[in-house]
This record gives sequence, C-alpha cells and structure tokens, in this order.
Amino acid sequence: MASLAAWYREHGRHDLPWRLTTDRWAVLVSEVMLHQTQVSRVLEAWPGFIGRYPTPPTMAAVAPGEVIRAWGTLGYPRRARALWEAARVVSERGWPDDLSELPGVGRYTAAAVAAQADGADAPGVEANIRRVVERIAGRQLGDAAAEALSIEVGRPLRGRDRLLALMDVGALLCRPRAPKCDACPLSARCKTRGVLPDDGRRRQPRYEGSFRQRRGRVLAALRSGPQGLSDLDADALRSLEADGLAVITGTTARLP
DNA sequence: AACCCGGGGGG
DNA sequence: CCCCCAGGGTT
Repeated sequence: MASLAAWYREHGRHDLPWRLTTDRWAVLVSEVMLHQTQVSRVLEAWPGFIGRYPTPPTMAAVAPGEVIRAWGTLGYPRRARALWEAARVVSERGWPDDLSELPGVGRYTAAAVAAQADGADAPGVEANIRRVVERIAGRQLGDAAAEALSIEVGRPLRGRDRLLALMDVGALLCRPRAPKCDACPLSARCKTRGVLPDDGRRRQPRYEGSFRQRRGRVLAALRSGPQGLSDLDADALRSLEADGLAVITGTTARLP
C-alpha cells in the first residue's frame, strides 16, 4: 500500500478554494465556516463571504447584524457573531500569539490556522482525524492522545500536510460508514479496520419540534427583513437577544 | 461530562 | 427515521 504522503499527493482535495491561500484571515473564516457544516455547503458560501469581508478591518467596519445576515442559512449564526468580534479584536490589537484567545476559536481551529497559514507544526484533530486515529488505536481517545497519535501516524508529514492528509483520509476513505480500508495507506497499522462500535458522542436531540427550531424560525424572519416583533415567538426572540443575535434587525430588538 | 447551538444532506 | 457534519462555549 502507498504511503500516506503518496496517497495524499494523488487523492487529496487540493482544489478546495480555501486551501489555495495561506492568508490567516481567509483560512480562519473557512475553518469557522466548516464548524459542523459540510464542505459542500461551505464551497457555495465561502467565496462570496470572503470576497465581501477580505480582511478583519472590512468586517469590523460593519454592524454585526450585517455579518449575521451575510452568513445566511449556514447555521449556528453565533459563529458569524463571534467572527465579527474576532475581526474587531484583530483590527484593534492585532493577532494574538495564541489564536484560541479569539472568540469562537478553540483548540482545533487555533491549531488548524497555525498549521495552514503560519507553517506551524501544530497537530489539530477534528471529526475526520479523530475517527482515523481512534480506529487505528481501536478505542476512543482524549484530545492530547489523539493529537499525539496523529503526529505518529502522520510521519514524515508535518504541519499543514499532515493535517490535510489525515483529514482527507478520514473524509474519503475512513468514513463513518463503509470505510474503504482496502485503499487506505494506514490500514497496516490499524487496529480496527472497520467501524469502531458505538461511538455515540454528540448525539443531537430531534430538531423537529425543538426549541432550536423555534429559534431558527425567528432567525429566518429577522434575516428576511424588518418584522413586527409582536408576531414573533417571544421566548425564542429573548433567547436570540441573550446570544447577541437579534442585532440582525439593525437595532437591538425591543421586546413587547 | 453533558448540553446547547441551525440547517441540510445521505443512507 | 436516524446519523453526521473540518467545534466551541457554558454549566
């Protein structure tokens, strides 16, 4: 079987538009947009969004509601709000040494941006890489252990190449269901070679009939333009205000 | 550790 | 119908 490096050169998704830049802001925006959102959807949204807000100051200069509206229906609009706040921080104080100090940027995203934009040899573990290393280990792993194993199995690749190669293996071969172990460059040292039993984390409650669905409906209404606040779900609207998301209306919404 | 946060696509 | 998505923040 070919090495990870050879497989990556041949089969990696080298054409994804956010992989064609090493600009910190552009990479950060792509990473935040990809939080719990499929590549196929981000492909449609990222070019226009980064074209509209190509630098932190261009985003910091507009009202947060505009950014939330530009976010559209990508979901988890608090990401857009946090991005606007991060843009303000960067515009005023510059980039922090530790990117996870920025709002909406956690352990994975800080490492992913450092690896892709700054050439750092930082291990990041998201959903795909977690699946890869946990199947190799044959068990679930904590963050630090998963990162350490990603460094091991990624050798001799480092930094950006390791991150993206393992991510692509996870997305294209080591899939949640029906993994293609025959084609996998890591199968020789894989303990599972298949699907690990009962991964069961992050199980989400039904959306239908949920409070988040109610929030979603109010969000959609606010996104579409000015609304008669009395026509909206008051509990959901209050919740959105508490999260700083009701600013889509242009001014802070006044509750009845 | 458990729960919350949108919305869409796939088996 | 259930599962999953290039997570992060809060409790």
